[in-house]
Amino acid sequence: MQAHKKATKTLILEVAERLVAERGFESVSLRDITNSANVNVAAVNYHFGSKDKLFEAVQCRYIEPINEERLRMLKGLTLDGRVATVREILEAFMRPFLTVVQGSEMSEKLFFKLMGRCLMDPQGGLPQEMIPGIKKVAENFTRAFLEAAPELTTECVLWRLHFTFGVMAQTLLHGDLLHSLTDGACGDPDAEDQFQEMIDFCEAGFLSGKGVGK
Amino acid sequence: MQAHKKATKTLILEVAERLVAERGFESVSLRDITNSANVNVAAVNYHFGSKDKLFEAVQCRYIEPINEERLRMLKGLTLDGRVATVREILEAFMRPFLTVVQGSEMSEKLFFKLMGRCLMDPQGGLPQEMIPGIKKVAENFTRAFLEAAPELTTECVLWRLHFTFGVMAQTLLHGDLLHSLTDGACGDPDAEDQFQEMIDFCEAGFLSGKGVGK
DNA sequence: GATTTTTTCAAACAAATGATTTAAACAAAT
DNA sequence: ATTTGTTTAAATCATTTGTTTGAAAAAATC
Repeated sequence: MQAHKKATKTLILEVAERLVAERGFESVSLRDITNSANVNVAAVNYHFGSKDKLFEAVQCRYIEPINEERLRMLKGLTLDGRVATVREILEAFMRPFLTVVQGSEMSEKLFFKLMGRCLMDPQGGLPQEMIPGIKKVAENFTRAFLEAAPELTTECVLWRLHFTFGVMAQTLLHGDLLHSLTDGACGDPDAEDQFQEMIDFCEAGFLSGKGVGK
Repeated sequence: MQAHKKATKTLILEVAERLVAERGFESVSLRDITNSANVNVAAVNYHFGSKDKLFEAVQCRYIEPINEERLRMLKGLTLDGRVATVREILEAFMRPFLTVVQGSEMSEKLFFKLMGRCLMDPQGGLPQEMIPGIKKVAENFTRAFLEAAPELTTECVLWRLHFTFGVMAQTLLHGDLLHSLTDGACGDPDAEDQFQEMIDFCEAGFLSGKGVGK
């Protein structure tokens, strides 16, 4: 394992990430990966055990740090009994994508696409090891939203969190498509602006009906 | 082609729809379909030409009627120069899923999953024959939204239509997941209620910032 | 430097994939 | 009854799939 040459295992992981981002999990074969990485086919099974385990690694690598960062941000909002606003909670839910991508070596575009795939196409159901973390995120954010908007019922918060999830997944996965479909008419906001747009939209959605006694 | 036995071609199409709804396009093989339909493998290539063409048929069968119904509803809103509200336009965008599923023989659950897949996983890009219809829908609805909320910029409307799309796709595709993840805590609203929740959320999102001069 | 451990590689594996061929079965029309 | 066009069926094709093997190469350890 030299310093000048990237370790085969990480190389495989990175190529797999890129190809999955571009084509989706089901469309990427082992040979697609190993050819693109200039590595022997057997290397995948040697280093990861199987194709499925490689794909689990791809799914966990960034999603888990993102979920941890989400919980960390959320906790920071509710120090000494303070009640967070819906907008702050949404920020804690979404910003970790921006935080984590900056610590990675991937381009924003590819990273977002990969994350979108992980959210929408989870390969063979979610990896078991991710489920506890996901449940914890869902529970804590649901509780926080309920405290921030106590006039909403639990069911309502769950549905709106679900919708928020859809807005995020769609933007991550197909944020580029909008350009091609509209011939650039949607402008070219950077990732930060896109996130603010998403938060505006979802905040309003979350607070809809507030005070009008629907 | 007897009366008592369903035509092989429709049988294949229906089984393909079910399997694609359950597993996604990329995970369904020809033999999965033909075995499940008790039909010979060659039948698919005979009736549809190829696997890709079969999948195109699956994608077009309901999406095209839905897009037509969308345009029909939208046109009804703007008769004799009347200006539609954002809520009405959202209704015209979403309700066709409910209208068309009722005219079909599929269960709501499977139908919605299939539609979600078509929106999120389009097999090998969208089928060429669908693109004009989709563009027309995008253009007409964008124009309608701009008239209904003239204080919004074009870019803003495009992004919010994009977000609305995400809310819809997520709900269609993973509307059932919410139950399992939350152990039923999200309640059990029927499809009509779910659509009203979506419309509430997206309407508020669309109108966010209205009047506050953001 | 010799030995042990880790890593790479070409080759082969069985299974599954989409597609095609050829012949048989079928229905409808003459 | 025979012909015609359509539909089904079994068998086979060439690829591609994920995985395994066994020996060579490289690196690490003693």
